[in-house]
Amino acid sequence: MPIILKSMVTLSEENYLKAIYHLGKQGVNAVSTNAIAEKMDTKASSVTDMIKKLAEKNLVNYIKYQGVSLTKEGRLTAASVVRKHRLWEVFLVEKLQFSWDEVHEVAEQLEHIQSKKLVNELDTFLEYPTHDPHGDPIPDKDGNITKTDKIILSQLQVNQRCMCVGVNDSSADFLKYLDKHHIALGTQIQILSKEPFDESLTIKVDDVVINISKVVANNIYVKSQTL
Amino acid sequence: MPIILKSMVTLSEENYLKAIYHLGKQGVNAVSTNAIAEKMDTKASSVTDMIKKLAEKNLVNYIKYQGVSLTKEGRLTAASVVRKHRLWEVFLVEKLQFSWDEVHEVAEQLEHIQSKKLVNELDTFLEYPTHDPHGDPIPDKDGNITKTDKIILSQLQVNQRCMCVGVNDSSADFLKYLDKHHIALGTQIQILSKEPFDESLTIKVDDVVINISKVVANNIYVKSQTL
DNA sequence: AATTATTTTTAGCCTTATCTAAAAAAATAT
DNA sequence: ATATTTTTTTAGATAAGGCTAAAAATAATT
Repeated sequence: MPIILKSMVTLSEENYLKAIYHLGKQGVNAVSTNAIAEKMDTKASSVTDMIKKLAEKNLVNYIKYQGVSLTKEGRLTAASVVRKHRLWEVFLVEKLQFSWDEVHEVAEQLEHIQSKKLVNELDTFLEYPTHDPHGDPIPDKDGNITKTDKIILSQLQVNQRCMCVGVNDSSADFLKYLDKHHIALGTQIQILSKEPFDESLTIKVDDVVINISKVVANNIYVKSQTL
Repeated sequence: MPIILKSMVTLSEENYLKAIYHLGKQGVNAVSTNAIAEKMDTKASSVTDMIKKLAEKNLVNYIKYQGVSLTKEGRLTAASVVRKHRLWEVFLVEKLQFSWDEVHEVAEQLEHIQSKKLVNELDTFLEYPTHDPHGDPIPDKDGNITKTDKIILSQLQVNQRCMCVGVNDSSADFLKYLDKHHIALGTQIQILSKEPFDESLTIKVDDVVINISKVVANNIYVKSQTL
């Protein structure tokens, strides 16, 4: 029986796998070199180099000029990194006094800590959370996520009620905007009217009426309360 | 007024500073290249290269062929890494279910996470611990440690009573040995006799009489109970 | 004091991950 | 169908951190 050594994955490789994982979840079959380069804020030539290395390690399927997709092993590795990232985000918000716009940068570092026991114990300590502070699902040990049926706020009809369950943009600027208007996970929102010209929405948040742009409405995930 | 940019210190540089910090605490003025190489499990030539870089950044004082010592800035950087290492060790033992022989490896990774807020909040969350699970002192924000008067168990006289307050060797093997004999921080120990031939000790630990070698006795720190 | 041994430094090479510039392939437009 | 644009890959360079082997400096011995 051959000894299978789980090949070492470097920090940089983990980041590439994570980028491909996120880009691939948009229902795309193969992810393009340029898309990865843009996401990673690097050059296409660097991406090609790394892709070759990942293909060599059987973490991605790669055909020249045709983009990449994750192998089963690559997907599991990426999911493990995402799992750690989101668990740490929960830790930072729930146990330390971080707000949801402060966690990303630190979680980007913590997600690379290697220790199975650490992840398992952290999961237990946090009482097995299923979602991170932005409403994103936390993959389980096998990389599976229970996807919830969330829709984009801008797709709701006038007069519908809903609850905020996530955000599509987790940038600090956007999250601070939401804080300013008292929109958080669990907040009740009602669509009062939609402006035909710019598709901005007038909504009611906790009895306060505010106006939000289409861009904002496109980045808030909600669960419809009435159908 | 000039803007002072706190120069970036890489992970590798942090590890070298930490090694010099620990080696320098033995009352030695300058730390030798070979000593660093041995501690870091690397070659002397690599150490020389790194030392030059650290000297360039004003983190160490370096005179060719005469070893290195930390500058004020270098010592503060090293102390900050040690502070993080020991705080994380407390976290792992107190909050997650790690035992004291399991924390080192993970803390070696966690000590490099960069976030002032994280360290401060962790410190608060842990209720400002002063010592790590091995009894080593945790430097404060300014790198200061309150040194306690501990002595090595082997230096006690026969019949003296004492309390275990730390260990000199934090290897997993040694810590497991202590676990096996129910010696932990706070454990009461009484010296019953000392064998002249090999300087082994017969001691009483919680009403159990055991024999420990000189090597073991040299690696247990205690606080004398009677004088 | 001169020789030997040890320590430290230098010089040159390797790997990883990045870059720029140029070449090749694929996609798009005329 | 050919020409043009865009995307992707290749080739060659660079910086960080490490190595080996050789040279230089210091320490130890006779």
